[in-house]
Amino acid sequence: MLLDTPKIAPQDCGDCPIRHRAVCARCDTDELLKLEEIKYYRSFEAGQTVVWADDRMDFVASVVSGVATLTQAMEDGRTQMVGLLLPSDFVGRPGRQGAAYDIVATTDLVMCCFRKKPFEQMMEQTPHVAQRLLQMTLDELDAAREWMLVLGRKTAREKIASLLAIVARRDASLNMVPAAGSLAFDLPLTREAMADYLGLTLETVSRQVSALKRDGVITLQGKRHIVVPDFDRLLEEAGDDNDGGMLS
Amino acid sequence: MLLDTPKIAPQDCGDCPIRHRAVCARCDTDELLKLEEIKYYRSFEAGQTVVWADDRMDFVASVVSGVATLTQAMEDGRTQMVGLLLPSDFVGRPGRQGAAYDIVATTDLVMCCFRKKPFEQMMEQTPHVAQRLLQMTLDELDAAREWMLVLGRKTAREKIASLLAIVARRDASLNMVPAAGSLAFDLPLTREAMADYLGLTLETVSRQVSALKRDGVITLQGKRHIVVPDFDRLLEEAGDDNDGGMLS
DNA sequence: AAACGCGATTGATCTGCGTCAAGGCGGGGT
DNA sequence: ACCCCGCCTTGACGCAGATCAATCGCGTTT
Repeated sequence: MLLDTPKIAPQDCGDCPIRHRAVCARCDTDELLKLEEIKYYRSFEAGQTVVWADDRMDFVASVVSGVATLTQAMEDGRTQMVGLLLPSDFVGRPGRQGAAYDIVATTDLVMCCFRKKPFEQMMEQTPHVAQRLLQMTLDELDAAREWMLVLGRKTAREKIASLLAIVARRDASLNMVPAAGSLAFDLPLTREAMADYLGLTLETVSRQVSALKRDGVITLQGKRHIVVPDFDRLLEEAGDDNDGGMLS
Repeated sequence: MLLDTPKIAPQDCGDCPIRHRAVCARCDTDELLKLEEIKYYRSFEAGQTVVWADDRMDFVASVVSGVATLTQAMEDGRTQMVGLLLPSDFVGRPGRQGAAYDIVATTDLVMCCFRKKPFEQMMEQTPHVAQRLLQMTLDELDAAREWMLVLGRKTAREKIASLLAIVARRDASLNMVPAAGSLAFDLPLTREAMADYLGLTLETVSRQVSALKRDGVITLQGKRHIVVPDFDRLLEEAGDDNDGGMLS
């Protein structure tokens, strides 16, 4: 099951994407004023860790620009990325103490943060905010489950194509162009990060990217800039049916 | 990150586990009376499909007894289980139209259902219900992400051990015995269903179960009844640290 | 410009798991 | 009692992807 991200640009509604993506579909209500009071911005450099798993995390936040990853680790060092945070994505666990995963900035990153306590209080007083968060969490759950299919059943080539399709779609959505036909975007992940997301090794990722290039599914400009001449072709390679969009 | 299921038995609070697990931590409030009016029970036989992916699903529900699975399929027939519904688990997507996945009963199954429309109305009027659902959805999200690590990075043997540990823990929780030391339980899944959950083939599952038996990690009575002489040993085999419980 | 470092690519080889195939076991129907 | 049918087990073999290792490209430092 595939979901489309809303076709709303951050600036439609002020400078903070949390206004519509995370919290409030009605941008002229009083809650936003309350939010303004507890809002602050934080910047991170590429490679910086935002929070470590199980550390206290006393804020919830929305990604303004840049990319971050949620990663789990086993004691022996094996790691699995469990989430990719792109601009307008929300992160945080209202009602929970610690962070569940390492959050790491993979590019320079700006987040719009809200202090958690007052945010939770606001949530209690304004039912539609809790409901909005529930909807968002259901979206995340769908995305996680979609990814379980990728991890459990797809081949390396299909995994790469799936990841490219997701990033391409999100990028198109942010720039408000239709996710179809020809697309171009910058891949905000190293080969190693891609491998971590896909349950592969970085060598396999590299080989399969080369293979997709050789077969004309994508072309590369430099290491990171991807051109997708035919989006449907990419979806086919990903093993998806092409009747919908996929969320994060 | 591992989570413990609440140590509350369904019967503490009436015959319907939704009362505390899904909806209401305060069992004496008015909302329960409203719930009674829209509540009904449904039974399914082992193998029956509860709903197909993308079908309308006009109820939310809680599992009273038996086991069901949430499964995704690719067009070519590959399938991946994305969720396992055990007694007291909640299923449903308030605010959403269709089911996201096939829901199939793997044993005889009884569900406590609530008509969705009135349930959603009740949710809107009673903020703490929406918040409870948010917490539950966050739990599910954690479980899904935990499973992403299993699917992406664990070996076949570790996958089997992880699955056994989850079922053992849930079973212990339902029977209100501590999940430690020696445990025994019935595995409510066929080898094929296990394979579907773990991203393996049924042959590999069979081989690894045999290997765990040979190595004394578990003993079998019949095909399905599992005895775990040392739960910590099992966790070790699963590659988990043993400092917490894992949810579903 | 030379030296360095980091990410990416590519090759050679190994191996865990998938695939294909042949029984085994146990319960239910005739 | 017999057979049948679902479910499970076990073996032989092949392959996709992991592992180990060498090299490249390119931006940054000295």
